[in-house]
Amino acid sequence: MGRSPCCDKIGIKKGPWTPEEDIILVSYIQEHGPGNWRAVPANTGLLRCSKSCRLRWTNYLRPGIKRGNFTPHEEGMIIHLQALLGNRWAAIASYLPQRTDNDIKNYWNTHLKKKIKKYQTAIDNYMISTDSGSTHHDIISKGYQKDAIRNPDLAGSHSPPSRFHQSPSTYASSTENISRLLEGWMRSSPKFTQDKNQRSNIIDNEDNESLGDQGSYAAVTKENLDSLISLENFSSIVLQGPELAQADAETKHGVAEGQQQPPLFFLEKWLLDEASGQVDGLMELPADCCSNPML
DNA sequence: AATGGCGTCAACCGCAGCCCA
DNA sequence: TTGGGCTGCGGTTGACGCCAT
Repeated sequence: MGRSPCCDKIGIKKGPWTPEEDIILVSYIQEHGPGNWRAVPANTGLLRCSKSCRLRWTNYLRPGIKRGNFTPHEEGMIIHLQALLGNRWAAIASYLPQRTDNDIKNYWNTHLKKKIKKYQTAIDNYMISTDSGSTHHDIISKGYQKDAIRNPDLAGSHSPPSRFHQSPSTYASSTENISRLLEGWMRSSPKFTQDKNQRSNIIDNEDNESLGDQGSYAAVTKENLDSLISLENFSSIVLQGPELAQADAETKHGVAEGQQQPPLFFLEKWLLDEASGQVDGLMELPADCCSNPML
């Protein structure tokens, strides 16, 4: 539609907010509630545009915002969700209610992107240095078996590491939320518009308030979702991109016979171990791989 | 002590979509 | 149906602080 910027007016202040401005804005919102941002500058006398007021509130002043370091669990969630949803920071932020989309976006751009790049470099080195012929399933399975020694929760299962299980209730609810978010994403892909029969296995999303005005996401089956959310598909998404990962999900078992995949459990462990200062979980990596400063 | 490079993050910009007259 | 107003979102910028030289 092409509108002129809202902040072009003469006399509109830009740049960092002062504490005085913050107080004025917070006081006004405490009295009138957030919303109707157009009226905020007019009613408060703030020399800011409505957009600037809204951003200041949503990204900084809003109650319940958690600031400071991201926990390993938050990092894992962001990586996982970014792989699933792409750069839809608002959607990702809906799973981390204490973090703003701006925060997550900044953290991704300044920390996680580099981490993943370094991780992939390490994996490349690893793949070059080994001709074991192990499939990615083999490697991940070995990783789980090894994990099981240290974490009995994993024993006897071929399931994602404990981080994905440590808060079952929250993760389960996230799974359902993701299903709704994913539908909009997948609907754009012809592959996912074909099977109308799966509508019978639809997740009811009528009572979901958390999406705000993300739009109404029609359903995706739990089966598809479980497939998409599995760690194996996570690896496909991270390393191949969402399109291939979707293809993986559709073929149920993801990786084709003989197609060698990097060991994703390394990433899992690395994310967890780095924060706690433990690196012993990477002992299976060859020396040249472990010589990477990030590993 | 000065300064240049780099990383971080708050804030801005511009586009897209929704709502309503 | 159309177009203007408003809000949400993602990409980008720029100020600031830290660190190495």
